[in-house]
Amino acid sequence: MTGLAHGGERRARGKPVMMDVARLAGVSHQTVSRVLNEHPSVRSETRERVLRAMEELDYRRNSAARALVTNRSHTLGLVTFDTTLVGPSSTVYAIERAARDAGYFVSVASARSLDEGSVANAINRLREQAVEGIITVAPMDSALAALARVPADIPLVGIGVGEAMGVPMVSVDNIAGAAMATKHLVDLGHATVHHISGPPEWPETRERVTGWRTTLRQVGAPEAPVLSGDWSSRSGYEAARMLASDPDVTAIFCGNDQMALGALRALHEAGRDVPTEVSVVGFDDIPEAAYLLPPLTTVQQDFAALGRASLELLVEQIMAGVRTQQHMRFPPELVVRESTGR
Amino acid sequence: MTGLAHGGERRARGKPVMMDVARLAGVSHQTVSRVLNEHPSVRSETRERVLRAMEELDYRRNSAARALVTNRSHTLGLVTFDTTLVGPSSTVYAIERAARDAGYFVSVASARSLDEGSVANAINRLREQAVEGIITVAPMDSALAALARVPADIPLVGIGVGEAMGVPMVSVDNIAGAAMATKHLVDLGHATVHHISGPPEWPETRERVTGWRTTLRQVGAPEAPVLSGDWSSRSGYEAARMLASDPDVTAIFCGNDQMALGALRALHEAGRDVPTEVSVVGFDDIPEAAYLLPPLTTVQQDFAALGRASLELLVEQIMAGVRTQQHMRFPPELVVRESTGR
DNA sequence: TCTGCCGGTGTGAGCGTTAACACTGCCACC
DNA sequence: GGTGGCAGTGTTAACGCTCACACCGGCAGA
Repeated sequence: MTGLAHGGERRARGKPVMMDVARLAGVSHQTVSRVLNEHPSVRSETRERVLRAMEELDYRRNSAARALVTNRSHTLGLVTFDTTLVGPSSTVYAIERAARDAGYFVSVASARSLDEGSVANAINRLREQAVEGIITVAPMDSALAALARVPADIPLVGIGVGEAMGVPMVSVDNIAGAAMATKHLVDLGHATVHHISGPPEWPETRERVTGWRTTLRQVGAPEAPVLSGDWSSRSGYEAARMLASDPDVTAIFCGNDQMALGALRALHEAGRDVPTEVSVVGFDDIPEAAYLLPPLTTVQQDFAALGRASLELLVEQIMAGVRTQQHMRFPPELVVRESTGR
Repeated sequence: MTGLAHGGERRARGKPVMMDVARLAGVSHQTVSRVLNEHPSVRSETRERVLRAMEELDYRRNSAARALVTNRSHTLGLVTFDTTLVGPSSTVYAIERAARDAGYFVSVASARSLDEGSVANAINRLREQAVEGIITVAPMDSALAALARVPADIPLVGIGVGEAMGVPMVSVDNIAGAAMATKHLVDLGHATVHHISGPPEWPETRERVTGWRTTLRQVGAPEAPVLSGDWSSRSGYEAARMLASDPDVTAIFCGNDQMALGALRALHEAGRDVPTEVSVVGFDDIPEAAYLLPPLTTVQQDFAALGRASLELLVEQIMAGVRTQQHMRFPPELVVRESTGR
């Protein structure tokens, strides 16, 4: 009696297994497996019968058993930091879609904070799940550091993580983007361009600073110190407020659109008109940029393309079984609207 | 010879298994399992030895084998639609963090389009992965329809999906929120309030319309037809452009902040000052809202709380083994800034 | 006619883990 | 001084699947 009750306990809600389907279709479990895996040598009549049986029982294969025996989880890991930001969230979205098309599931793990331990922890959680590869959408230095410690046998791609030792990477060409923005302002006749950057511990921030600074040097314009924010509108607002009182400030290049938005507000409060008195350029081209007051000139980056490319790079590595050394940089594009003028 | 080479083939990169750890620590694999699962009856000295061995081999448990035998995947599924929107993306973020704290992994599947099939497909992919429960962050009707078809033995929570037949749900109280916004405008002395809504196939849209309409009726104000957008700034801009030319329009309640942002621009272009001539209220309180020109009065909802609550509800169901009938509604809060006045 | 091969199918083993149960000392209790 | 129990450990059998191989009949080529 106990034996009976107990024997039935294990298999929870009597979920059908391959053997049940096989029995119903009058074949062996192996034939069911072949149908499931689209093996060619199954008579089409048999296949039909099996498919009908699967349908009838609402059978679905046990992915754990499959993973156990094939040693493949068909799952990719995504490390994110703050998906509230527009860039990362669009990128994640694109990755998920591409992964599904490539036949992979996507598991996400977010890093709690900026430090390396937190990123390493996220990576570990993913590894525990036996993901076949990892993409980090966490473009700060700590992520790169954590990535560098991951054993070489697990495929990896970092997005916007900066050039480094053996970690394949995908990003937009921030230097070129910042140069375009700066050049645009200089060409408009501004004596120099001020810069409100993102947090310095983001490689993208430093690259944009480099692009900005290099351009300024090329044209022999004076270089004001960089003010750095945290990507938020608030920080852009605060930084711009300091700049607004200085009549020499006539052009501001912001590290992203949110900060530019904050800057726009600060300038407005200070009574300095954009673009007649001060020009502002952002970075990213968020969907709202075209509807700000005034519409924001900005550097557009294609987050979806970034996501797709990173996935492609990852899948390539999984197939090849070797870690690529590849770096991919996408060219951004300047979108001129009405926040810049002379 | 062949036998030998072949025997080694299967286990890919010689990843250590429990038995390897056991051997190194001089115990049985079962003891290793006990250490891993924090079983109390292991001598601490033994535990130490095992832990050292695990460390030395960089052992990590095979989650597929574990899932196979325990019949638990420790994974939750997330169905998303467009994580580019601020609400969903913040919610997803909060869910992931809460899930991790509760000891679950998170797997995401996005619905490609608005139709039910697409959502059903995402749910199916998740079920194939044997997730223990599913949360949908896809607040449109099609999601509810797809959710309603999911067998009752799999725990479920829909976010913002509207009241319905046996699907546990979490959302903000949209009716109350819209009522607050409308009341605020009426109290300011506006004869009536116009509404630019989201897409009608989103329950939240209809609830907000209801809250707006009910309030108008309560005070006996005339009801203008609803203009509906698609949540984007562009759509808000276009809708508001139609309204801007009508001098009777003095107050606009927008279905979200992005559309309000677009409306602000349209009004500016039409030469109608906000707030002296026209008042505008948004919904969501995105981080940028406080930095718009003028700072936007809006209805704040706590997306993170929504995410946490949905997870809690889901875990509860998993533990209990029954689907709850619970609905949770969170009260929103009106944040008055400078886009409203008399 | 026999051999060989190939399409179509079944059989058995094994993936790495946990659960159940068995076993060994040792201590407490009557 | 037996009996019981319990902490600490080992042994064995699943879990549901895929892989390798065996098998069977038929058809082509010798």
